[in-house]
Amino acid sequence: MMESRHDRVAARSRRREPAQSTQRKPTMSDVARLAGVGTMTVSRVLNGKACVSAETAKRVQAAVEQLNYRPNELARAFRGQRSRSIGLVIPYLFDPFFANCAQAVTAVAREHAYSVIITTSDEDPDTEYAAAEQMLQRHVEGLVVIPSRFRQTRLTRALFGKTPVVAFDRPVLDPSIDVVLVQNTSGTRRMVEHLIEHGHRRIACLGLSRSLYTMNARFLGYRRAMQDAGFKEDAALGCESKEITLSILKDKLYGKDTPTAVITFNTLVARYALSAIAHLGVKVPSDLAFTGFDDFDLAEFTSPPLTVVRQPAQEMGQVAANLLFERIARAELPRTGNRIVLPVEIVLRRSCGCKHRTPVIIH
Amino acid sequence: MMESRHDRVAARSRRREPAQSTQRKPTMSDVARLAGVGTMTVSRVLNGKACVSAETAKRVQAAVEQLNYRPNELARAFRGQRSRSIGLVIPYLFDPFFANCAQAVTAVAREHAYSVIITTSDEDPDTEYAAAEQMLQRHVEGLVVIPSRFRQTRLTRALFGKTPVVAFDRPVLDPSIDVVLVQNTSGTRRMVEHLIEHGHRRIACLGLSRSLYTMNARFLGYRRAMQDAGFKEDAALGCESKEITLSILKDKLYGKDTPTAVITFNTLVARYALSAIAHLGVKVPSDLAFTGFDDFDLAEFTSPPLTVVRQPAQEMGQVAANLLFERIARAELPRTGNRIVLPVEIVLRRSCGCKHRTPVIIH
DNA sequence: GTGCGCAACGATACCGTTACCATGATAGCG
DNA sequence: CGCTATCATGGTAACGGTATCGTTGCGCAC
Repeated sequence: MMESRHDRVAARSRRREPAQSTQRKPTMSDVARLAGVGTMTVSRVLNGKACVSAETAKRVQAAVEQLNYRPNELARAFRGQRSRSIGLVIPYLFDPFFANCAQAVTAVAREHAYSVIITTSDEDPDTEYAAAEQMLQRHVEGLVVIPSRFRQTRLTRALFGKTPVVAFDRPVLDPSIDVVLVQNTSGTRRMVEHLIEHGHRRIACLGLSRSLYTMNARFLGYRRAMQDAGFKEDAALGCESKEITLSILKDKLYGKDTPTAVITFNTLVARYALSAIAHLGVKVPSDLAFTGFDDFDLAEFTSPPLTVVRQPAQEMGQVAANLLFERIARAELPRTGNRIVLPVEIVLRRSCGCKHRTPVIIH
Repeated sequence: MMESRHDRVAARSRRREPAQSTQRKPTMSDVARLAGVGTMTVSRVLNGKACVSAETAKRVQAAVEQLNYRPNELARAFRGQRSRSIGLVIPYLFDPFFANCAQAVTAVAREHAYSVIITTSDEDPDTEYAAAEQMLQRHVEGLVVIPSRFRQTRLTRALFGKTPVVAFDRPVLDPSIDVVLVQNTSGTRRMVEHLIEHGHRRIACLGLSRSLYTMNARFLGYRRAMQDAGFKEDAALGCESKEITLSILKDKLYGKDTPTAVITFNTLVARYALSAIAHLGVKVPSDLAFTGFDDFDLAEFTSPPLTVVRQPAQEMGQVAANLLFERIARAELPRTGNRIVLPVEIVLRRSCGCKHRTPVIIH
């Protein structure tokens, strides 16, 4: 048996000898051999550690160049218990709002020379959970997440162990996890108050299920403003498709107590509503004032230009990522989760009834 | 010295003994010990290999559950030479077109249970190169890339070695790399021909630098259509900002030979141009017919609704990713790069002068 | 001359997993 | 009854880096 082991070793050795000539990627010991030093010296040179003479370093550098050696990050991460990567879990990428968030996170990660592993959850708690688990198995050093359904999310401290996590745009149940949000409630409230100042009393809101945190928060802002003014609520929170939204709006506009103004709670629903309004031949803002939550690039060029609550998508991603890297750098105490709330702006264009030629922004 | 080594080993052993009680993640040997088997058996059970008795498998499963054991993907990838991850390099994420591409790629990767490492290149060849290199160091099994500047890109077969790569939206110089594109030239040409059918003779085009492949290809389509009709070209390919675009359009519209129609080569430039047109008080389409390349969600609701060439962003990402996974699965021969060109559609709304109530789509 | 500190470098173990053998047990067969 | 085929399982050696510790050589103080 000793025999066969020897044979194997010899075979292996023979296979590895002409490392650089074949396809195999050169390893540190190839470099070390060529430079006539030990692997530790190579490692030290590559990591810029002291205690290496200038001459030796030069020889190692030369060998690295000659072999076109690149360290194996997988091995490095594995050995060093530091993967230099973070995870990003996000519902969708085709919503420009989420895409902007993601862009900001990747930009911050690049500054830190970290890789980003990205997954879209499709707003599904199970997909989200699986994604988070896979990332943990890959030993990401931290996670940035836009959690899906608030009450159903399975993301907890217990799952993550000591891996830092930052949730943004929406919170998680676990209060020990950092959260970055925007002023959903007060933003919506101020928008509705603006409509009230225009003289509207019958204001409808259109959104998606309240099981989405942002929808609920925005609805609460709407409710608050309406209650304070003593007006009756008129909410439709099931605008899941263009067709449904059309039928909802048709009912509202052809029924009694027809609303004179409307607020949509995200860009998707705004699009559905706009489509319905065009189809029904309703004039904005004379027949119906129109406002939305979340600004988008072409809001200025719709007819009429849309008045919206603008939320700082990129800033939110940036703040969340920075928070994460802070926690990665300093694993110490503050176990209590931060809760950062970013301000929104009201962008007054003309769909609300304002006459401004150019947008007016209220902070 | 033998002494001290023994001490170390003993200390380590002591440290590891109460593995599950402390913070440390359980490893395969923890599971093996608890189940009273060897690590190989655990490995076999986890990978669903045969040659394990049902009863032993059950015991191992129980131990896995009890310790809440999850395999270390880093170690697995390192050992097995398969990282089960791919890289995605993309210019930006805040452009919805690119975001859609990215979404499609992540979706395909999820089907294959692969992770996606994402980087934005900001259209910078150096950033792009660094990103690709970092991903290779992480031993991704393949790369999907939207290359930046055509002529300046440093992405070559030599860099990638035997790691498969698929470029999409734009090609790379190296012809051995797979490419997925859309009909940039013929799409633009047909769009311009449509404007000509409307009776326009002086048609301007607005875009970015021809160093971007798509810009050049679209410009060539424009040129072809104009030449075939015997009309004079009127191109402005430096619309890098809102201000520049405004001054360009002002010059054109207040000069002689004022264009009666315009085509923009991407959504960004369309936005700049729309802004300028609004500022100058020009009426679309009566004063100036307006068309663009690349559709977007709210194109239907601008005033007037925009006529555009629609490119299949998601399909392109999907095709590219599928191509990559095919190459990953079968590393065999066809060394020659594929070149897939996806068809575009012309979406006729009203900015071109058409009177359609609802969009008409031409394939 | 002796002892000591320090710079430069190498040998070795180890990170957690799996490929590759080896082994023992059991069964089938002439 | 021996001999082989098969199954279930375990030991061991990698994968490619880095932490730890050890060794060597040299300068310097006493």
